[in-house]
Amino acid sequence: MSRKPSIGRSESEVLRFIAEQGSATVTEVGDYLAETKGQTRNTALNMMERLRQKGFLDREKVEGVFRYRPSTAKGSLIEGFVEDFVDSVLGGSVAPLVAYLGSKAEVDAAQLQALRDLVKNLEEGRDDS
Amino acid sequence: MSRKPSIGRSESEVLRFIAEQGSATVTEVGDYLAETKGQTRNTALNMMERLRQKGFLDREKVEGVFRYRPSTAKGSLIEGFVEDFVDSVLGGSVAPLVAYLGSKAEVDAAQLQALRDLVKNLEEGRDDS
DNA sequence: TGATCCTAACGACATTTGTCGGTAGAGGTT
DNA sequence: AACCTCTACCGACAAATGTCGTTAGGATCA
Repeated sequence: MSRKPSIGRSESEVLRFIAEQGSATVTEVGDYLAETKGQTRNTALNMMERLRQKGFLDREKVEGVFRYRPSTAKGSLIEGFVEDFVDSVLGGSVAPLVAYLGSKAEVDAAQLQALRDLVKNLEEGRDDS
Repeated sequence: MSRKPSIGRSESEVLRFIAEQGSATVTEVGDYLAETKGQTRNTALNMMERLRQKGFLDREKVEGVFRYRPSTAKGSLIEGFVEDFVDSVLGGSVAPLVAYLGSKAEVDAAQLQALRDLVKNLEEGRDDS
């Protein structure tokens, strides 16, 4: 497997935005960046191209303009980031995540339910190799 | 509040190492980096100094050598990183964290208990300030 | 058939990160 | 004193990131 290319903060933000939309054009991302951070279309384009070079995005021309989409399913993409973060920043420990959920996070009903299920699963299938 | 300085991957790894130890000297960190990544003492020193400039570390001379320690309590330090990550990479959504805990993470007994408590808290005090 | 607007490509540049090499002072050794 | 050995600093450098400006190819339409 090729070396996993790293990704910067702004890049990951762009990637996430695209992943959320499912796909996006440069203009769409550019508008988003312009609104949220006052950046230019070119910045968007450039980051998207870098992301493409790094293999995170694919693109195809639709009606004249390129439409970019994540090369990986949204779920595993994001999960990869989390995993990366846990490994490199947290040193593999998930304790800080749990702590964070407890103190800062706003957990909505759906998340709460997910957590309940999670706990239940953990309690039951406690026999992983 | 001053602009929150960013921090790179290697830097955060060093910072985490120090936080885990409570404190560390350049030599200690240097040895660690040498073992784990074959880097030199100077690299350690330099990152520690940058971390200090950014305000993440303090230091004081103890028996001739500088001993560095996190400027913030370990807990809030790490939590700050998580918060940062959630904001910038996940766009504020904690859903991926929950998903990650469910799929990838190895959650030990203590964490499981923490999760249980968390769920309970969320269920009860749905409205704490 | 130009003047206009998008969209896409290239290339450039300032910062930030990651890594070191070389220099220098403080203490011991001989 | 002349030497080692640590420890700390300074400065340097390449790569990665974040941001753009300029240029150029196509539509469009007055």
